[in-house]
Amino acid sequence: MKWDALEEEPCSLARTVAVIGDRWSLLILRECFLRIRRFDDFQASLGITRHLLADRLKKLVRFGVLRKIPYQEAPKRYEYILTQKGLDLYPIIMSIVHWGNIHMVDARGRPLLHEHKSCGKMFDPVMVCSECGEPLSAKHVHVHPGPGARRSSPVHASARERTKRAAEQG
Amino acid sequence: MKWDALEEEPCSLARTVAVIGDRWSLLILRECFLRIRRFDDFQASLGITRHLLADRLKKLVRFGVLRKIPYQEAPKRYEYILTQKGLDLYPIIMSIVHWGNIHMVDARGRPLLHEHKSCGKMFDPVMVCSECGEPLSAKHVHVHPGPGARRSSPVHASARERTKRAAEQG
DNA sequence: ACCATAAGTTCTATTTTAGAACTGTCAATA
DNA sequence: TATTGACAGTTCTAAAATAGAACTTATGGT
Repeated sequence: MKWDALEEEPCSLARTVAVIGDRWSLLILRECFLRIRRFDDFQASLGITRHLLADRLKKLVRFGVLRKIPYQEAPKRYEYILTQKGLDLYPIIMSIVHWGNIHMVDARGRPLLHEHKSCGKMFDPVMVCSECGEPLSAKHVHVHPGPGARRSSPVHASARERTKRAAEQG
Repeated sequence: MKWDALEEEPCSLARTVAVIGDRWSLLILRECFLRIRRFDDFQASLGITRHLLADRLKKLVRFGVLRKIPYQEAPKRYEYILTQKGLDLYPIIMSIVHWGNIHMVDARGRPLLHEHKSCGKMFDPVMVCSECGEPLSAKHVHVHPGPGARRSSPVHASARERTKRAAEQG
């Protein structure tokens, strides 16, 4: 599968992975949320090669996640700032950071703590249902095909189904 | 930067990216949450090459996200199922799907709808503060160094700071 | 004239991925 | 007995992506 093919998949996860599913894009976005805006600052704090950084910034601009804003005329210089579409990535970033906090920290503890200015406390992010407000777990969610589902998708026989069928016939 | 170096970074995001930050891992995990468990089923539904699939499954097992469970003795066959560590990735998956639902769908609409069995309604995931329950946005969060922060990190002068300093001196 | 800042671009070497074919084990079938 | 098919990989070569360093362009300061 080619990289570009992901954007066309009838799957919201695949399409998002087309935007952020590589080594560097998420790290660049982390820096954006930490108020980094300029080419050399991204490069210095990430250690990414300049080539890749230029490429990724271009991609994120193309997807409308970042916007180039001029801050100097001669020579023309730009800052990269998050659009609303980019700001909306915050729950993804936070859920990734939270999983790392729980499952990937070493003995020294968390690298960062997060304070919610609204209530003044250190917090963890919690994902809840928009309708009833209860915390979500995979077990309590059922998936339905939506209007954009793949047309006429005859449920492809799985290896397990084939095994079962063979066992029943034998 | 090498792939393995990410795991060592004092950053929960970088360490999580070391696990899920490539083209395929998130798509494999999507299939896991949709109850796919076997090699050939992953291969058929994703179109991933068998080589890469074997490699990624090995990696996810090594990180403790998936576990191999034998389901047949002769010949020995295994299913790949999510561990608790893997199930905890659900908020990441859901926030990615939700962003795609909002920002990446075409005219036909969402490929999938999600029903919360607990309350019976179609829902969207919402990320809230664990302490006050209010929805989170980047604007209302302040970041502090935690116990695992990079030791003696003298805040690296950014390009902007250098520019400002030069301007003040000039 | 010389150096520094800033944001890239270009180059080669290395690593990763795509795509297809091949291997090994066992069960059922002809 | 020989053949076929299921299943989970491994091996191979060609193509693509990435790393790492040097180079370019435009400008301002000493």
